[in-house]
Amino acid sequence: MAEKSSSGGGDLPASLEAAWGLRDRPAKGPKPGLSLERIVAAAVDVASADGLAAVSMGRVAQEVGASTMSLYRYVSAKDELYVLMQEAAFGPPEPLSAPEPGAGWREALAEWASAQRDRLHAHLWLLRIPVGGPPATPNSLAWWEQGIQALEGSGLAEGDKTSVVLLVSNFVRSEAALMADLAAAVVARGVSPDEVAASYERTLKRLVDPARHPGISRLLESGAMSGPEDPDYEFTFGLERLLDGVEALIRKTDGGPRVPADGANSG
Amino acid sequence: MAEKSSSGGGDLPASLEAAWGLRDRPAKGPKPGLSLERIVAAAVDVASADGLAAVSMGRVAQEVGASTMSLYRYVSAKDELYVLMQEAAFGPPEPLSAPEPGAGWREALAEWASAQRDRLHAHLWLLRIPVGGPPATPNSLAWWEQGIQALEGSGLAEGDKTSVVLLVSNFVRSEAALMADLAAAVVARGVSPDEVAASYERTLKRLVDPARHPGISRLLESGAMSGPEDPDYEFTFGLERLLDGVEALIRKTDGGPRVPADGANSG
DNA sequence: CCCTTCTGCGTATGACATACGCGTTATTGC
DNA sequence: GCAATAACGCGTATGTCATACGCAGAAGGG
Repeated sequence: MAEKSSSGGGDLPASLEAAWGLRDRPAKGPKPGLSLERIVAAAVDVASADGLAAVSMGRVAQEVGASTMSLYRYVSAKDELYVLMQEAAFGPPEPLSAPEPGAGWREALAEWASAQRDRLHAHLWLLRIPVGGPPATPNSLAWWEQGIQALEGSGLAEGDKTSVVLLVSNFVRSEAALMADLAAAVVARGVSPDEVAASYERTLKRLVDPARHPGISRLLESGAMSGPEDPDYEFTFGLERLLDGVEALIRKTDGGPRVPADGANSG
Repeated sequence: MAEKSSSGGGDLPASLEAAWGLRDRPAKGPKPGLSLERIVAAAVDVASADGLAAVSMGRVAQEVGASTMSLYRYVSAKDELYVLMQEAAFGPPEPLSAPEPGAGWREALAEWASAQRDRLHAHLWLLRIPVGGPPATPNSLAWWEQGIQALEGSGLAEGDKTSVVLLVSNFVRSEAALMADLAAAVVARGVSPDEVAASYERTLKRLVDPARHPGISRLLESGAMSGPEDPDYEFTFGLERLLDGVEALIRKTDGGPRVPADGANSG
């Protein structure tokens, strides 16, 4: 596992080096016929068209008009390609609309969450990429930063801001992953989303034992699953709960004395 | 994709049929030399020892003392094995300790979340298994049911109970996945967790531009990342926020008139 | 002008999931 | 009892994939 240190100082993981564009473009050999950008763009196209599973080194190479192995002159391993794809498809955040300090944190955070969700929905395959540790790519940092900005003036401690950002970000990913799975089921079965939902309800009705599962039975009988579900419902619901929870924390923090604000062991 | 309908009525997906034990054990041919249970147990052992990636049909077969292809007499595809592994490793929920109706929903839900988290931590590879649609296996339903039970008497609508359960469950998974990635990084680099954290902080300090990332810079300067992090911190923090959010919803619901909870889900 | 360094890429390796079919074994209908 | 039948275990084959290795040609640097 030798690290190629280039222009920077220490030893960044190879994929990070690539993501930050710190790669030494050596001036010695033949001119590269390809570029990282072209390769990543091709990979993103393949993923968008046929899903992440269709992204093989061979397929990407073909798409870009080169041989499989030539890609390895630009990318050290497939994982690195994944990181770059993620970075490219997610992109940098738009500037937040309302930077009012102190008051609008709730709207700002909601907007931030929605924007993140939009990116994920535009590229559902993003959710299939295994997460490789904490954020360290340019766009990841930019989104992180923007999340912290949204909480500026909320009175939260620095660490809590990041914890909140992490919490919301994870929520958005979870919800999007759920929708992605549902969408995958729809594609796989080749029927309409309503059909899939109805089929699921039917399956549940068969499997659920009213004695063993009174709660789920009540849910099924309540008809809450039968109506045409708003695809945004769970997102909106969850986000509101989350924001309410954050609001409670903020109230606790700047209302009371300067205490670590956990509440976990408050009794 | 022909479904093998067996004892039930309709057409369950093959993996579900297996998970519910509805497979017709035909009385015709030679006695099976293996059993689903043995195979799944072996697969779980492999995953626990060497990670999910080490679970190949060949490896499992070897572990169980049979040939690769013989496994396909018990399992229709690897995905089905995954479902069964999940089911086996996650297991059924313990009975909740305090079934006081109406009051103790917060403690009950917290206990439920912690129990779920414990299972995931005991088998971190569970988080690497791609989720295959909404829950429909016996243990999934049992956990779901228990989550609903925890909210019994909270006054929430049936649909909202499930939404809350989903929200909390997703949170637990997200947080556990984060820890799993961290643990994987620790194993991969062969150093201590503190070392990994310190290394991450160093990397961040190199990449973060104080002008472009004032919030993250402030975080780094605040030293919030330097201390020995309690591995439960993010879990406890997030769970408290979530529960506060649910509490707000409950107050809104049973305090006011019987209205759909808030302005978010007007559709 | 040659030597170093980088290029694209053909070939090879080793996993892996899984389709197919064969010989074998136990049960069932007669 | 006895064949017909249906499951069994499993060897073999196929196709896909990531990627190690090494070669031949190109482009600057001395």
